[in-house]
Amino acid sequence: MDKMYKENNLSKNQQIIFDLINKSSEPLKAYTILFSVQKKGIKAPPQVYRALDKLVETGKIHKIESKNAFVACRNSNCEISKATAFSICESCEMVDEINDAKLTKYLTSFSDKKGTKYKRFNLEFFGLCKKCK
Amino acid sequence: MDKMYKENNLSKNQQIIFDLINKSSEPLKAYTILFSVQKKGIKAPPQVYRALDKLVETGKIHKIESKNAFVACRNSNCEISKATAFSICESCEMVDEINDAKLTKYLTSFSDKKGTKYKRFNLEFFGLCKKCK
DNA sequence: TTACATAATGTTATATTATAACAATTTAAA
DNA sequence: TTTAAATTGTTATAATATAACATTATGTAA
Ligand SMILES: [Zn+2]
Ligand SMILES: [Zn+2]
Ligand SMILES: [Zn+2]
Ligand SMILES: [Zn+2]
Repeated sequence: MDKMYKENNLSKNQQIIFDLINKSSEPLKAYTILFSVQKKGIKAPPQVYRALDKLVETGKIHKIESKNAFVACRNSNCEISKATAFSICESCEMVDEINDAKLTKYLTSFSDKKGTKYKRFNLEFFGLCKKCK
Repeated sequence: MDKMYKENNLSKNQQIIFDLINKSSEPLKAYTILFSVQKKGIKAPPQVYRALDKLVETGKIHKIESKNAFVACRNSNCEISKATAFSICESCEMVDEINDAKLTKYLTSFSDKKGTKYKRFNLEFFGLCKKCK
């Protein structure tokens, strides 16, 4: 069988699903993805969820927890999704990844009252985007 | 019919479900709650989800988005769940609400590169709790 | 090359989380 | 007391996610 899809580090299904999410201007849900890629031979939920899991693990995409939806990483710094922040419009579906060095530094070095530090965080801001204001 | 449950501002189902979550040392999932309150006459998912929605709306509980589970608010300041932060242990199921005035202030006043401010945020830190370290 | 281990895929079934829709009852308050 | 709003009860179903197992592809090292 052919195996020409491995010039980069993504497998066939991973690449198909990443391309779809990466082109999208909105967060995509797993079943929306599933319906979109059925013509490409990806027919069942586990195929989608496995690719999503791997892409999240490697930091190519992020899950927007409050929406159960996925966006491509727009931040070259967060390869492993250790420090993520998003702005989410409560009116339209828009989500933007926030890439703010000061914010990241502040939260990465944050320690709580017991002095505990954390190895990962996810921050979601909610409000109205420029268009919706 | 009796109506003696309304000394405070919670309805009967809301109070039953709040009490359960409030007593719990762990975040509770909706269907765990459902099974626990069936003896009290709450028999169907919508009854649970409606109570949860209301309790979240009024800030009595918070949803831990990464777990689809609910905890009682331990922070007298966040009546309406506008500014929430949690520490989540990746080993046991422990979740603590973080009540740090400086952090809250920093994030509440945060504005992104376009100068946009947000009216709400939710922050989840992940790491190992004291016990698991 | 061959053998082995690891990763990825395909497939069916099922588990888990959440909401729609509608009827009835309770509560607040005009 | 009558009206509106909130809450409850109920059945069905939608949406999200994983278990389990068989197969194929890929990378590595003898
Ligand atoms: Zn990113
Ligand atoms: Zn918007
Ligand atoms: Zn709180
Ligand atoms: Zn722990």
